[in-house]
Amino acid sequence: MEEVRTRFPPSPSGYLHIGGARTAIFNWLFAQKTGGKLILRIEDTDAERSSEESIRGIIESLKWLSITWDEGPYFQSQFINEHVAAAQKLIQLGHAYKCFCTKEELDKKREEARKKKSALQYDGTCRRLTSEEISKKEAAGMPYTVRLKVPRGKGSVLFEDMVYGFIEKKYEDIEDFVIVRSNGRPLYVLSNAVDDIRDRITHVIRGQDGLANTPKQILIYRALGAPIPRFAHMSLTLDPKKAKISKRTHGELVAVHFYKEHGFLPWAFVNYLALLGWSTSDSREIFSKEDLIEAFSLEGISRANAIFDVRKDDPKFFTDPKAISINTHYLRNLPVEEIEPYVRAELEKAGMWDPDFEGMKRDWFLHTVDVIRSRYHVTTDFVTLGRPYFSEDYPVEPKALEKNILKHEGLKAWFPILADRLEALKTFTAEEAEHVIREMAEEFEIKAGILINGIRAAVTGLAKGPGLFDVLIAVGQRRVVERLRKAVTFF
RNA sequence: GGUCCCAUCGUCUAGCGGUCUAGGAUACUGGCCUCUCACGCCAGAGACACGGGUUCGAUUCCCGUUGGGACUACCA
Repeated sequence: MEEVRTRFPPSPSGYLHIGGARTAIFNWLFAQKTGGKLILRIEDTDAERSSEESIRGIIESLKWLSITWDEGPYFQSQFINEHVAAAQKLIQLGHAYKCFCTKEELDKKREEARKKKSALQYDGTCRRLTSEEISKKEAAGMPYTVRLKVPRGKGSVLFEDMVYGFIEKKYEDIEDFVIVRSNGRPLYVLSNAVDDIRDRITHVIRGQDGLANTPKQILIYRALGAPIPRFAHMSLTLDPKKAKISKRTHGELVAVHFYKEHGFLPWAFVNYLALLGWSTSDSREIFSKEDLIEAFSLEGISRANAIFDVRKDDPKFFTDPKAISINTHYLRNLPVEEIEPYVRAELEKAGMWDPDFEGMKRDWFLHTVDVIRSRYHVTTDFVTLGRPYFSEDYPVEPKALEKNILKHEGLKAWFPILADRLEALKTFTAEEAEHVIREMAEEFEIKAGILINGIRAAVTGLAKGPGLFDVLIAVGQRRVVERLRKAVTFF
């Protein structure tokens, strides 16, 4: 059996956005699943819009997602000669012709067609040129484009898309489209097909926006006498207003790096993206890398477009709630060691990393991460909500201060006593601490909750968090005592 | 305008003629748990766009309508 070869061909005109990432992921999954290869090809022929920086960004994002490719990156711009040569071959073969119509003439014709409300196709003027006429125009130095000679008559292009099924397009609905500009530079339809032929791509997996262009490309393959690859078009990703997501209107919110910066675990993000427009019949949603590759199949791709439920300015969700929930799932359920590097990266970025966290304090560090992550959604929470555990410089929430400390004046007297008693503990365990605190509540005839919530606020500055006794262990005896003593200054 | 594609809860989706009083997830609401907030557990609300066929029977097949999307460039 022939080896499967897929490709991801981003054009480097900006960052990698979620639509592109999804395309890359599906190509990668299919290659992995079939034991095939993924080729990375940078389609940088539009020099105006391409940039080195963009290429770096895209590659960085792919690496972050841990999408690996087997060949490339190749650069389309290095093969322009091949594209032009292919066009020349097509002219020689009689499958393409030179068109001397000017842009102005074409625009005029198109405008007229628009007025008459008829299809605005090229009328084939230059297709009918005699060789003498062509030579004359060429001799006169007239610029020309190259158009593919689409078969005329009753037939049609028929192909079976692996997602959408049989697609048929009549020849009469396909115009003699341009494949080379008048300045001699090839067009995307041509370059892309020629590159895919050279790279021996067997499966073209791309967005549904390529569906309408597929018949044209098939015509190019045929004219060039090249084997036609299998096509699989995937539904598009739309925004909540059903508009195609774009860098322009959504900015960073649709950029892969945005999710890296906002505390997403890369695999969680891949998992979420895989679920946008793809599913299994058992509706499973959480997949390890191995499971996902195992479960993946093109049949599971849905034909209807999916909405990326981004919520701009939503106070509760900074992005699609489902994406967050999947991230939360991984953040809380993965072995702590696996999220350790991500937490470390956040702490380092915030200047809160202590080398001892990977040395003598590692057990404490892992345990603390394990305790506090149960309430977190993104890794950045470790440096915001997690501050009191890793730093002495943490804010006190006004609400926590108000509700859990100031509201109970007795705490002013109780905090120092608690500090003394906790300090006196020889073995500082959750059980011992709980015993001390509950006993004291009984002694002073108050609800334990008053002490517990007060201590939480005093020790972490927060009104919410893990069970207090776990918090005490994580913060540690010395710091707990210190913070309790300092808390009297709040009153 | 032309061509093509699509249409199940707010969102992601299962469903491939009877198993559907339509399942899961997420989000939402209520309850339990409880030292707070989560988690977890239980419960609730929430969808087959519409109209015709075909069929003994349509969410499922066909046609139309409506709605949405893509393509239609000497952009990639």
